[in-house]
Amino acid sequence: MATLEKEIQQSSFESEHIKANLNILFTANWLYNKISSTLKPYHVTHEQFNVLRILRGSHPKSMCQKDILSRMIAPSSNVTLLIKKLIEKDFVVVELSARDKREYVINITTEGLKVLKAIDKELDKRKDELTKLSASEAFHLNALLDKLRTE
Amino acid sequence: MATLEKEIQQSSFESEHIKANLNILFTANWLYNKISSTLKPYHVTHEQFNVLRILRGSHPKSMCQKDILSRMIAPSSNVTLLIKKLIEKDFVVVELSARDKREYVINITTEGLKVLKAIDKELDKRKDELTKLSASEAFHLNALLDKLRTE
DNA sequence: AATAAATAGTTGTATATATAACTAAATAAC
DNA sequence: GTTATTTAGTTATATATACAACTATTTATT
Repeated sequence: MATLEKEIQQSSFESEHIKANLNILFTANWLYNKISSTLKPYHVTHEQFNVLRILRGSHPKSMCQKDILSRMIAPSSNVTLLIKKLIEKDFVVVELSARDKREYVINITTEGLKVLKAIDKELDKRKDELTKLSASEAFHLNALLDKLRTE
Repeated sequence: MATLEKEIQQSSFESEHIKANLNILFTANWLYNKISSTLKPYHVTHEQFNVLRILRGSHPKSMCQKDILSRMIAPSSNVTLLIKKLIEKDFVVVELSARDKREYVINITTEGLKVLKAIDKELDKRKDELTKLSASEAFHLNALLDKLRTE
């Protein structure tokens, strides 16, 4: 097994906590790159993928910008631009909001659903690469990460 | 405790594995932002901080670019530029390599060590925010993350 | 109702990042 | 020893990101 020590060629760490922090950042980057390579042929960035999945979750109900933002894995500092890119690709459509003139509402298109489906299929093919833990280990990992973030 | 479900307002996940993957990305982002706020007053980016720590690790021995790259948590796609920024700030100095004319060697300066020390002090002050797990839980988390990345 | 405060989203600008094509030196192959 | 391949790092360019200042609208205060 490739321990963090080997991966970043560091023989020791100040503490298990510091090692865990670095391990989370390192593993997230590792995961990010795995997923990126799947997304690349579809010319969809991680953030765009995340937003599309969020919109699919609420579909056919549309969502406003701030609701999307609150559900993002890594909230973007500029969702306006992110959405603009998705409009250009015809993956989402926007309309003015009925209840609040400051808002506008966003919905995923058939085209957007189609690309998501294709990406899901690719990710499913590579599932084995991303399933090295047993279900109970994954459960345990989730509990530890949730605890780590306790405020 | 703030579960991932609450954090990203998603009621369920396809599997514990998928949830774990999202949880790693989410937690990494959370951690990243915690550390960023400490780095900000020093005008040092995450990547620059990582490189400085790597150089401190080998100090007073210098390192070439590719060795730094292989030790980075999130390897940068353009280390040349990263180092250039650190030179501008006088945090590192470079010399031509004696053994290989393609290489050049990089070393951290007193100024660089000083800023690292100041940042470490700040991070230490905020240690409690980042130490919600027991040492054995952190150990267990490290083992799970290492296993997850098994090739 | 008038004013203040908060919220939703935009825009401009500076910086960072990703990518690919590039130079130069070292190593390997013949 | 000459040529091909690999390795180390650079540069240019396009894109993305972070940040702060901004407009418009809604909600709260008096």
